[in-house]
Amino acid sequence: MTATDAPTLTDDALVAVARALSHPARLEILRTLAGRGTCLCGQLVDVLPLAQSTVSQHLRVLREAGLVCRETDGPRTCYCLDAAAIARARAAFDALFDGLDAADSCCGSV
Amino acid sequence: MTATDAPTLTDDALVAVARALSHPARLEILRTLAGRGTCLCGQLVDVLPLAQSTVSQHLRVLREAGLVCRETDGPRTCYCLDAAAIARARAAFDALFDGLDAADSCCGSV
DNA sequence: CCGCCTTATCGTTCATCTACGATGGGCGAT
DNA sequence: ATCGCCCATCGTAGATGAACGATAAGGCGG
Repeated sequence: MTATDAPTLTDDALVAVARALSHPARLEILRTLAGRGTCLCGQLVDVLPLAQSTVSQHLRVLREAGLVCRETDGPRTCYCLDAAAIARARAAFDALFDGLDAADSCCGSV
Repeated sequence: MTATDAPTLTDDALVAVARALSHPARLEILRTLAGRGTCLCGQLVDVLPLAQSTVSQHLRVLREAGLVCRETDGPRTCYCLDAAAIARARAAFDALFDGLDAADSCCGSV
């Protein structure tokens, strides 16, 4: 986390991350990874009520969004969160919400 | 406003918000609303390279996610951000990322 | 009253997502 | 060498999303 890492993601990247977060199974995968620090694909399949191929596909989405990374460990694959990417994502959402907060809404919405 | 409003959104709501944020046009709409405070549908159509019906549909998605609200003003419709909902959404994302930060990843990811 | 302007909705088309089973490839064990 | 395990990918089917044009509803001005 040096000063060089971009404080905010590009818009496309933000959209990709938001999309990756927009499925309950993927949230569950992220939380499980956070809880265990690292997971084999099979463990995630065990936790989720989904077929192995479906879990693998969700993992691919998360990987392509940059939120998780995998590490081949012999015949198995170890997945884990990408802490730096997650920090960047959080910063990007924060920046987005900061920008949105700047306005005062017309509708009370208490 | 009572003690009943959850500080964090339910998981379904979080997914819905993430989904609403996962399209560039909808981000643009939110930012435009933030910049102007309030917008007629036509103004948004003017800003975006999309047909009126498409913009209206994006507005519907944002409305159903609870991020914006509309106010009928005679023959036109005024849209604006729902500041409270946005604050809730930000809190929910923050909580999510807090949970994810708890772990240390296996992959360096520098 | 009639037409105009503004917006929402309908219906359609094409693309993408989600889920599954089945197949294939890599590695360890027998 | 062969078998078995673990995982990724392929192919498919059904559902949803994104975009458009066309249409309808609602109120203002002439």
